[in-house]
Amino acid sequence: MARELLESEGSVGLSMRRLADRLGIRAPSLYSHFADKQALENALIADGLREFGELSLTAIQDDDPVAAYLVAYRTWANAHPHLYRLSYVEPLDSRVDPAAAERAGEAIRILTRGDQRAGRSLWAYAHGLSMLELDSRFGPGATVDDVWQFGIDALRAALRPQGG
Amino acid sequence: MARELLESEGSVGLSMRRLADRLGIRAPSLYSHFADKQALENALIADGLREFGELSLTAIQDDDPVAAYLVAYRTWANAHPHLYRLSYVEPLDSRVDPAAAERAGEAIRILTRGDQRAGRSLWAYAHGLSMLELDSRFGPGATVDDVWQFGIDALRAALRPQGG
DNA sequence: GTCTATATCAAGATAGAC
DNA sequence: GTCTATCTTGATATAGAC
Repeated sequence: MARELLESEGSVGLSMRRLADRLGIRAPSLYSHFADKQALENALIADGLREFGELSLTAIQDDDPVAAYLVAYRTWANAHPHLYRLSYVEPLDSRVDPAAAERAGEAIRILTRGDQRAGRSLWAYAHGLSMLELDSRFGPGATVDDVWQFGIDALRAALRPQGG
Repeated sequence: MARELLESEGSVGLSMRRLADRLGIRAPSLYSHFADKQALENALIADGLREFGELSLTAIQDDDPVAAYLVAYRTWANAHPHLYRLSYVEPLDSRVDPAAAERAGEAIRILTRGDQRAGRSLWAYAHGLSMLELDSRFGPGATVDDVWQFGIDALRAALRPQGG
């Protein structure tokens, strides 16, 4: 329910009062379930990280795992834009379940065979493109598909076993 | 003055009241200078975009323009983290001076010789890496320099005249 | 686990005088 | 261009009863 609210109204719309309204209870009652608002957000974030972790691990079972990973990443970000922002913009709160965060990064570690430098570059590209796309930074009506493809080609080349 | 406040306190710290305090006036007086808060932010953003535009145009006068551009981008983001976020996270308000936005993108257009696809990929990488670095997403004490270098190499290869 | 009542705070913005 | 006074809104969170 909190997730539906987040996705329909954005981060600013996710207030204790509005969430309580949707649940048909009063805001103070929420504090029986979550210590504070951050705890509520952390639960949402952890759920999302776990979900994306599963999704991306499935995606890289593909002939072209780099391309498949990036497509899965983009698809996730576009399907859950506000949850994506909540999860990836601003430092991660230290109380977010570490296992969830670990799960979200698993696919990229497999993909880059533990090369942290390559993994972080891949993540950065996916994150940057997702953010710019979500923020409509390429102008209205821009075709973003081929931008993703450009990076897919560049990164696949950089990640070739012999090259990386 | 607004910029100093933004950089020292972050976006949330940039309120009409706090800015007025710093200026030694009362908050309502600000509305003689700016129609609303968004107009104030837009002025800050336009200033930043122009500054980065000049800076990046100078940077690409280099033997290795791709590397120099990325270094300049990273340096700018790290030197003005809150202005960077204000300028590049969330859609750009339509009332921001278009000439400033155009100027900020000039260097990348030159660098990629007008190839929009390549230019947007380059921007996405720089943006993603900047954001993840500003948000401390690589963990405490992570070495980010070599991550940037990985992307520099990958993008330089992808942008070679014969390759792109 | 939920309620009412309330504390506390801070935000953007306007009216109208000087 | 600045002021005082004020409006309006909405947020997180706590105390204590049921």
